[in-house]
Amino acid sequence: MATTSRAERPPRRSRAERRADSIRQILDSAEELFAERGFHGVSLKDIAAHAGVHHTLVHYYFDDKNALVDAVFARRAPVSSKRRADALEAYEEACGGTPTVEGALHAFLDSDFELYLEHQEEWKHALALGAQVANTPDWGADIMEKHFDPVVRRLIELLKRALPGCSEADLFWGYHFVTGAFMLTLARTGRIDALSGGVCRSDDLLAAKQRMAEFMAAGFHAIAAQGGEGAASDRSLP
Amino acid sequence: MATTSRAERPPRRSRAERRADSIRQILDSAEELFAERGFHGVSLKDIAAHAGVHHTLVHYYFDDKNALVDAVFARRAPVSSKRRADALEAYEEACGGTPTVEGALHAFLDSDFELYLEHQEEWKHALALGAQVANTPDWGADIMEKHFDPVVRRLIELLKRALPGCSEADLFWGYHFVTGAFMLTLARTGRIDALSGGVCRSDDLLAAKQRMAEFMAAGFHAIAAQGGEGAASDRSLP
DNA sequence: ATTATCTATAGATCTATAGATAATGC
DNA sequence: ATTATCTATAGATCTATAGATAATGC
Repeated sequence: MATTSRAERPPRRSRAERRADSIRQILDSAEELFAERGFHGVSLKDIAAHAGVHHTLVHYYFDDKNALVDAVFARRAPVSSKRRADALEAYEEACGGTPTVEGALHAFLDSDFELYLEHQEEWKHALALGAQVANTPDWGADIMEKHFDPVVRRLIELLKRALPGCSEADLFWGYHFVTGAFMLTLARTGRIDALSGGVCRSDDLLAAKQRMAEFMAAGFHAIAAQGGEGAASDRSLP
Repeated sequence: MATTSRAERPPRRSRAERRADSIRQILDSAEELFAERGFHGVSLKDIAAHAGVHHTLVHYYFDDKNALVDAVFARRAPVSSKRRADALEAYEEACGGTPTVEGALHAFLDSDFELYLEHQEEWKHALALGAQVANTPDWGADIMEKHFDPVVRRLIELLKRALPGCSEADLFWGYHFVTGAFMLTLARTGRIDALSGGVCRSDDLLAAKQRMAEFMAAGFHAIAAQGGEGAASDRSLP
């Protein structure tokens, strides 16, 4: 409101603050655009324009496009994985030595759902990007392995204890089904909206959360009970 | 073996045959490369080089890149959908008016699994491309809707009859989980191979087929039984 | 003096098209 | 005569870098 002449306007942000700002805006824009269009569908210039910075700044702060996408992941994945590991650990203690499939899946899935439900603005693009990476063969197999496999292995160990008679192959295929359903959910493609004529919405992750763990737990019980029948193709292994 | 001078070599392929050959090779290459790297990850020049044709031929036969990917889909999707529709219809007759979730899912899923298991060379890239499109928000929502939604609606109708007490929202979310797991399976990203230390293989779709329908059917039963509990978020609808 | 940002540009690659050439088929 | 294929090229866009400028902070 007060008339502030341009020359007198005090510097509001320190050098370090401006640096951090630029970096954050580049990472935010990269996260959002990569999540929408994939790695190859976005140019560095698109990202710079979306971030409101000069396009050469992207190269000033990040070596190249690959380093940028790595940095985008490095900012989010450890937070998600840590919360998950904590949730699994808390459940492991709470269950008193007798874990259930339902309990393990709730701990594993709900911590990510809650990131969306409680911090939607901050996390919605990160989760969608994770989903896209998980489903893309060429880029991101390494990323998934590096950032997520350790905590997934912990889930599998819990499931093994909850289903002692279940074969390893059944456990891994069951996890595979879970992650496929989960990643499509986080991707929020909008298809369920059109298909259901508005009965369901892609961005209603509360509805997904309320169904997913129970749905998948029942699936595990079913293939564990089915037992040896599924072993036919396993015999082809050495 | 016989010495055939270049001038005398008889024309082996008619004009129409060569035309069809070129088109097929462009479509095959586009299908394979799009499936591996996504729409934006492949240039028309990459496709022409892979097909062994001059890069301008791609424009001669297809208007532009979008028309090419549409043509790739138009060649496969109706075949897959027709088989599925036939399988669902056959099951509907065979079940004698009392369909089960297991039966409907087997009919729906196994017809695509069998395309892979029985015609692997011809179909493996097409199925992986379908998977990639299904999981990508920006391109392909229309494609999925146009080519696949009619037969999906038929599946939903069957499931509704198999689970008369189940809410519409539960049915659509259940289908959503099925398609997420199914698409990740068809994508064959290789992640389950690394995660399981070789116990499971991405390309062992027989193993997936032997587990998926039973797993998912149990999931439907579980959320149908859970019933009203999941309805909390549905109340937000008009 | 240091460093965040911008100017200018190289060099590669991409989609697309106009027009020439060469092979088929009447 | 028709049409499949190739030559040549336009025009846009992309990643990346060298070097200049301008703002901060000592």
